[in-house]
Amino acid sequence: MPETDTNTFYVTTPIYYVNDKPHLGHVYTTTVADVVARYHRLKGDDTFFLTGVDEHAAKVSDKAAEHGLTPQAWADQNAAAFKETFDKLDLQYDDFVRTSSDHHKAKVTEYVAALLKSGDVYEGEYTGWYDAGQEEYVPENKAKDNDYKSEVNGKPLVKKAEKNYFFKLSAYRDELLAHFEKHPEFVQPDARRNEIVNRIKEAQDVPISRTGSGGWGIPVPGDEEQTIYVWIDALFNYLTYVDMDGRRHYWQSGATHFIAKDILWFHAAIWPALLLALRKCEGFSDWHGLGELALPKQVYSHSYWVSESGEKMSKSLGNFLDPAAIDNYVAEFGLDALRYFLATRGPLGTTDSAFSPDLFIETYNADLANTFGNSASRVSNMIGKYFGGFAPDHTATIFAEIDSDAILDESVAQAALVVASRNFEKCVLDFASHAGMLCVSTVDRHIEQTAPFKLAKDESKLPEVGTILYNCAEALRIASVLLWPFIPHKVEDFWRRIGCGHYAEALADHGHGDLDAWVQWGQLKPGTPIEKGDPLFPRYQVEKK
RNA sequence: GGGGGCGUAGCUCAGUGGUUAGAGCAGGGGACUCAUAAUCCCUUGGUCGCGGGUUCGAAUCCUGCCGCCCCUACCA
Repeated sequence: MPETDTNTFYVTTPIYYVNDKPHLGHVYTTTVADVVARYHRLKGDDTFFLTGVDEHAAKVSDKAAEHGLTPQAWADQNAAAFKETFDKLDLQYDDFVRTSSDHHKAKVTEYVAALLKSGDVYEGEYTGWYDAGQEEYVPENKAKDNDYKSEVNGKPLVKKAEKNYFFKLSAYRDELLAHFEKHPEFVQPDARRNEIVNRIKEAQDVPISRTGSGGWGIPVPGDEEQTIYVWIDALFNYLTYVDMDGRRHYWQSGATHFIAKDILWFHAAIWPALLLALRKCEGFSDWHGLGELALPKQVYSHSYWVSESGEKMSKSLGNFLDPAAIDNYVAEFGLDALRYFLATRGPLGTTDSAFSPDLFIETYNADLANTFGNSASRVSNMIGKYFGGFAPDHTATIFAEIDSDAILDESVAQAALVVASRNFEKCVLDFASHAGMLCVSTVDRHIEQTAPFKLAKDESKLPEVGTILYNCAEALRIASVLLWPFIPHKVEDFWRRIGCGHYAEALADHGHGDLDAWVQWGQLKPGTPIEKGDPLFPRYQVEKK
């Protein structure tokens, strides 16, 4: 696939903690990544989209034991639930990470061994407040909050020291700060960068191993007593799954990591520092002949969906959208409506977003039913009525006076492409969708001002009507291409109705499009059968108070 | 306790020093009838959280307060 002039795009989601059930938060991040990945495939980029699950947590082996299963069997079961959720939503990831896979384990072992050899991972001693009842260390601030007593049984915590391996994060402060300086777009949104920069200045070495994992997890190379911490194990997934023949160029092109704001520190500080450290190791300064091991291009940290009353959706409050609730939305409104809402009304910025059923319906009716769906209906209906269902000729002149914001020609297509592209590149998805929607609104205004339905009553004016409707259909076709990443299934239906089914075929099964060619004005051939079909997005009737 | 962010029309949000603060949706009025009671035009609506300060001029910069959120070495 990679041609010399093909761009490469690599996008990831976090790998999800496998003991949780999939919920709205997981679906959201994965949907955002899918929309962006589809944009790149549409554009013709050699694209790789990775998601998956994080399995090596202590709770996984605990829970497995409770259920009388091996940790692996338990993990298999839960990983399948995530896969099923994502597959049902047609989120087209290119591979699905399992941290319990042999490949991942072997690669993590290789990386950590290299870091041990270079000295960036070293043996040290961790001292902290230990809760003997819970068999776990309590962070200093939490211990203090509870007056140095166990949160669970109230017994005093004890100072305990144990051997651990540490990563020399402190040695990479300057390099990290220099990287932030040189690449201001590394952490997005901008506002998030400050808190990380401040914290890097004070960064201490971090422990990266623990004991007593009962064989679940990846051992520290050369020290079977110690297991690599899950979060280090997990971070490496972004690299392990492309560290194989045929995929390494994805890593070198610079990854885009979508994450939620709570795990920004790991991704914006520890992860690049690990890579900087790895770069100095044998075999990574010229990684498989591809040059110095790359750093991620961008870490995009989004906020949370909250309930209507503004509370964080959480398990303990029992107010988050679980797979059943998500299924209900899909059943009622369709897959594309859910995607469109999540991607365009979601918390991509620094502020949390409320998941409100009213707002969902409002967005669905306003953008999908009344704008795109309705415009497609009126144009295809008139072509059916006045031209027997075939795209008309467009050589006649239009005599109506048209305002500048209602003109339909190649400049509209070009402007929409520019706006959509710029915003997709910056991951500003609401604005990216507006580009296509604006194109559709222009069609509605154009129809209003040229009134083809009036002209059609006079047979001598049919050629003019033909030009008007041809331009409308062309603008809708171009809008639909720009909207495909958001509402792929309905757009593909629409394409089949207007003789563009080959777009859908090209994009099927992780295929690639040709955005620049497809948004050229005048691609629709006169004489092409145009089918009206059922409404793409039937309006949702709301009971009025 | 420390660091960071947010608070703008009924709702969701743009807007980081400069004319009477904007958009979409909702509300009101009108037009049209090709269309999914859709669409198009016009329109109501804001002491920009509160108080001080800097400035010729602040939603925008500084400061105090109030409310909400994130991070603060291992539970993503």
